[in-house]
Amino acid sequence: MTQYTARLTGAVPFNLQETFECGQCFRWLPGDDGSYTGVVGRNVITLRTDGDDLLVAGLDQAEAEQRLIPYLALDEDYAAIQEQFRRNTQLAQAVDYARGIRVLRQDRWEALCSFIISQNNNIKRIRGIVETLCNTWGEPLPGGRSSFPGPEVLASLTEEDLQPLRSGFRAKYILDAARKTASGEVDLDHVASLPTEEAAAELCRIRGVGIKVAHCALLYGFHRIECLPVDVWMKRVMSTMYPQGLPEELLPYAGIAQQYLFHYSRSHPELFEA
DNA sequence: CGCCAGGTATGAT
DNA sequence: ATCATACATGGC
Repeated sequence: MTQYTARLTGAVPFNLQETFECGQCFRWLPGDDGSYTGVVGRNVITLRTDGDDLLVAGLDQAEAEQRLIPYLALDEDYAAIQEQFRRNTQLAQAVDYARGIRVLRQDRWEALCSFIISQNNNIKRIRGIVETLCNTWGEPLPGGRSSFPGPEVLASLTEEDLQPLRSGFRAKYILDAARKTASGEVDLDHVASLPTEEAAAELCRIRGVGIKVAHCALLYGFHRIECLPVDVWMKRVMSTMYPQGLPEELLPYAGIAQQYLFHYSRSHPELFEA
């Protein structure tokens, strides 16, 4: 029986399933009662909806507010963002399909590393590889979960060491990212201070990080909500819905628009045929 | 079995 | 600059 120890009030709009299963994160698992359990830093956290509130297990009230309000983007004005999005007919459909999506503020390194693994891969297998990565090199946490291993831990490994991960050609990319990040050759704090375009260029110095992975890392790990990752699904969306590109007034929130569109297109593949 | 997956690096036009 | 292809592995 889960003991909920904190409550976040007024989490609207917010939906756990839509937020955790829309493809932005890979480590939140559904319970049998509508709850979700995941790892934030060194904490195993369970969340459950109670009306307009979120019940939190794994943190006390002060920690929950301090850590989860930013993590869950509860400080972002989604009412205003959605109101803007609804003025666009195409986007309105996607928003109405999953009104409870929020783009999370994840850990920078975790987002970068996870989306390196994501390239030319399917989400089911990404989840498996990330979980194995954590269980093998992260620190054990309650409930059989593990922390996401820091770059300094992975930096000392070899491709051979990573073989059990079954990450294929991405292994060398993971190691290059770990080494450059751990050494400060690519300094994520510095990246965070750069203008978006320069930040992306800096991340692209890592082997296996191209513009799409860089934009994912920036959007999900640095909360640069103007970043628009374009993968195979978004290519279909853009060509069928926005052949002229996203309307200019949406560009400041392109990353969030992308999240609704990405989720909608994956759920309605027939609408976006080649 | 064959095609595809939240792409990128590399080498050829 | 733009375009094709290889890349590891496994889901479906």
